[in-house]
Amino acid sequence: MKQISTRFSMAVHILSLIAVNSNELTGDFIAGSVNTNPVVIRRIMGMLKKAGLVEVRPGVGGASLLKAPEEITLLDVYRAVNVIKENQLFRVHEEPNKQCLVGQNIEMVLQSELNEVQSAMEQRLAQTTLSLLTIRFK
Amino acid sequence: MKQISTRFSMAVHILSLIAVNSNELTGDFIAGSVNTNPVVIRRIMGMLKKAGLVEVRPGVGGASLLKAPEEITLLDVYRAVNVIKENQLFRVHEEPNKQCLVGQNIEMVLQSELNEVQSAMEQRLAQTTLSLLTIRFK
DNA sequence: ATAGTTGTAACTATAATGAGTACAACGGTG
DNA sequence: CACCGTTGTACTCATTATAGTTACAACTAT
Repeated sequence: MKQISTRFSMAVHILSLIAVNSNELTGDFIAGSVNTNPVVIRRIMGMLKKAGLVEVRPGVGGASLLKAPEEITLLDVYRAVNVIKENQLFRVHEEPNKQCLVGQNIEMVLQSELNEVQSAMEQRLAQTTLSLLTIRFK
Repeated sequence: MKQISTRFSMAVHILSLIAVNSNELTGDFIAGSVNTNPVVIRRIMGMLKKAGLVEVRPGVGGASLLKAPEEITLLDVYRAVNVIKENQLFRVHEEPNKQCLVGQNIEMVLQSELNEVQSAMEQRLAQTTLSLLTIRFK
């Protein structure tokens, strides 16, 4: 059973840390909280940076959000860490037999349906913001 | 980028074949339409059988649906082939540092949110029946 | 200059997948 | 009953993404 990569949950963790604490966060400290290797954190930070969600001070350390926590949704994070590309959550088997009525049609019909399924999921992701999460920490 | 297994799309293909054609379908014929190895088909058929969706005649070959195509949803198929278990679409990183406010809370807060996301997706899957798919074959 | 960072490249172990071979068990048909 | 085509499984294998790791260059304040 394949699951969606922990890159996503780690990214949310990282952003929550930055949102909650002030900016004096080094990669090593974050790695300590997430409980993984600092390089894993740097890789994810790189993706978040490329997506325009965070800003990192190289050399000296420290990161800050480039958007308000109210404006960062789980969908933004999910897209940033490249978990799943557009319309590719489901993988459809390739090259069904075109000689066959079903083989001929299944690809397009099923794919269009699965796009809607993925879209339903992503819409739900878009409803949750970073601040909605961190507000629940106690 | 990990995607959901093609077992699922193959299973939908198999069920569509059974729904559209009458019952004289051998595993080898299905394998020809799906364009894969017959053993892959037999494995998936085994899962569909265990889920109570199809009936297979061992020895002689041939399979039939145990429910009407109007009553088989994509969610049924998805569950049958064990693509993703309940609340496990997303994998959350384990053992965050409990010393830290974020590490302490992230697991539960994020998981409950992700359960809702997965649920949104599954509800959409449940809306599409096998007959809604096959009716679009032309 | 130095120390403590970030940014990457390269390598590894692990796990799920999809394909494949082999063979036992089954069930009509001649 | 003997045969043949089928299903049911147990193994094996190559491929792929992941998460972790080591190593080191580049950067920045002191």
